[in-house]
Amino acid sequence: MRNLLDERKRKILAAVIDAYIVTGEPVGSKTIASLPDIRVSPATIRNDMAVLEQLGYLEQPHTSAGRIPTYSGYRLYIDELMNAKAISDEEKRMLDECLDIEAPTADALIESASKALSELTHCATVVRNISPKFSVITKVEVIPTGKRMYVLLMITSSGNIRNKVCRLEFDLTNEQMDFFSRYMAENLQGVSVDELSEEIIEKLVAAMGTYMVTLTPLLKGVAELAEGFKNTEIHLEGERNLLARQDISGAQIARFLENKNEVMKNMLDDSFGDLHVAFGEDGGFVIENSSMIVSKIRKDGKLAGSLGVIGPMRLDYAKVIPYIEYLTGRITEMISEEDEDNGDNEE
Amino acid sequence: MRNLLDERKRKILAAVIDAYIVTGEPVGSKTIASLPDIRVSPATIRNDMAVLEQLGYLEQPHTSAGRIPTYSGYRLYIDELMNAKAISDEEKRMLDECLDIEAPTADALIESASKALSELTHCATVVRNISPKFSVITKVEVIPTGKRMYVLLMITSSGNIRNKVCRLEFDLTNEQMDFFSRYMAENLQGVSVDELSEEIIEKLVAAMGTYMVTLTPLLKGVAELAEGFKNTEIHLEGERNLLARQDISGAQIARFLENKNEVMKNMLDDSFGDLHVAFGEDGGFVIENSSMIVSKIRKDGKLAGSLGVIGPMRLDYAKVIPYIEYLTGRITEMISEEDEDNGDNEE
DNA sequence: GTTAGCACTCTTTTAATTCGAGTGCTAATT
DNA sequence: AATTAGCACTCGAATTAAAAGAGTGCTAAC
Repeated sequence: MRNLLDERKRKILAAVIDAYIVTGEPVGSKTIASLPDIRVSPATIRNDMAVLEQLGYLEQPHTSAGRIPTYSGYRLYIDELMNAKAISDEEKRMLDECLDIEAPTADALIESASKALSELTHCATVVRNISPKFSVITKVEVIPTGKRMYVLLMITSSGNIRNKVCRLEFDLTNEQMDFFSRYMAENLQGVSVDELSEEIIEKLVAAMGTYMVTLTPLLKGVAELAEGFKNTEIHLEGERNLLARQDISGAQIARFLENKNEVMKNMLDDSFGDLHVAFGEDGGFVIENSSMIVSKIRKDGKLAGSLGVIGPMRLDYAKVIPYIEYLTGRITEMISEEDEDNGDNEE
Repeated sequence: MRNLLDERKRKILAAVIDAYIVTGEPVGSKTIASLPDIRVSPATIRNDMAVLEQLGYLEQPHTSAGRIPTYSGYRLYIDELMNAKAISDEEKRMLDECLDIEAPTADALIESASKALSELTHCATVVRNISPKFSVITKVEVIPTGKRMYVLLMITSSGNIRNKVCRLEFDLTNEQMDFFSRYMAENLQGVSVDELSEEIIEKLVAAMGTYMVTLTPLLKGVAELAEGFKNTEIHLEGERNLLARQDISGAQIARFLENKNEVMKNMLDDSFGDLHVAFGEDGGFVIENSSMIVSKIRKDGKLAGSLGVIGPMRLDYAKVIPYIEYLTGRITEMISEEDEDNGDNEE
């Protein structure tokens, strides 16, 4: 049996997808035949396209129309057929400029990349901030702000900070507050946010002795703060680029916004490589006519965050994918550099 | 000259708008004539409707269609014609339950109202949080979080808290940090966020003496934090209810999202009463086929915040407006109660 | 002042027709 | 054996025509 997908068929498939990405119209055999590096007649192309359709890479909207790519078609195109446009030095410079190297936290850095990507691709972008796995608690503080009102503060080594306003039943004495600060410093400082479980909190509550009654609500607050750190939220940038699209309904966008955390979780499954592309309903991604490209950001080999775009199926993958890869690559470099930096100087 | 808008015409106008709000279709004379409390023939109604059209309250999409309300028509309807459905005791109870009376800050309270309103009306709601005019700075702190990294913290008397991560050129000595804390406490504690201008900051910088060089960046950060408090952001709740609408384009929504701060500012102009309704492009409000209802929340008679909804022109005004008025009324009560509370106990 | 009657207007719907792009197949060509 | 020209065929899109229907404005009668 001969090779089902010889060089010419691959070329034709690539050409069909290239054309479809540009025009959005079904592509006919004539259009392909007129391309300079295709040297066969429309009839031959028709035969090949029929085969490509049987193999599931192309489909016809109706009997007498040209072909459009199927999901499998796009998949093959992205994996093997398209020739990714290498990033020029000039583009590199531009992308580097967009990255906020002065950013005080890794999260701010990744957000700047997200903004840049959104503007350059005219797509919405999604960011998953740097995972709390890599940060430990630096400080937990309680600050009185009014009658029976206290602000709880939790700061991590990565510079992230969260707060929560607590209303207590009683006012705290200075002594109680001092105890709390000391207690937190002794027991939580240096603890990974990731490790801070309910159990640890309960143990701490139990071991508080006479302070238990008054300070338990604060500990509850601490637990909530830690929880907040763990649930790294997904953030959407350039929402306008989604809203402006005519080919998707607002309801789809709304559904995506509500499920974006879970969608992102699916996209970051270990079984995928560092770059993963999903279409339409792949793995719970649900915006019709759309594709989502997500690249992982690693630190010490472990998943630390991610950056991606959501755009139409007809996306200029050959341009966008290199952009994403370059940006996430740079970020990965920068956040590991940072680490060295800290390591060198703190010891 | 006879009264241009006699009782019957007003009744007919109200009936047309009532019907249009329900069906969304142009309303004809027959439909109106069939209503129980209209005792005249279609022909009479046609005559009246022609007058109402000349007066600018109704219009015809085309020659042989029924009438639909114009902006002026809606305006008159809302101001004078509709019979606002009084809120039943049961509804009051339900609304009260939705309000988070345990909310630690006024902002959290108003957010809870916004959520409830969004769900009850199936519209998007907009909130403008409680103005910083009513809060003073309680605390400014700097907390080291890593090499040359510091978190600046600003807390206000209303329990609001903002932070900013600063990366400095040098590490601070304990002495420098102590000075900063003391300096901030002495000079900024009790200062209204509103009053904290560039000038004050500059004066503080100038008066810092030997600490000037090292601490100026922190002061800059303080200024930025204060700025952040002043620019009370507008927050949209129930965005899905906007997205799900078929009669507006995503581009319109995007434009609104980008301009929402300014739109809200226009809506809160002093020349309007406490409740203001804008249509389509009134005063810079730009979503087609939509109306925006905003009610002011006051404290000591001064504008403190606001709550509103954005829905279709065909909104059930008679139901929604009382809801908004009730909620903002309750909030107004609650935040002034709070004040008394504080006043009583702090003296 | 109100109303019945009616001609008129203009959109919506439906159907019929045409047009054209693109295909698949067959037979000829290389 | 692979490629290609030629051609009949399919099916959506665009065009046109006709009919239906809702609602009006006007006139004349009540």
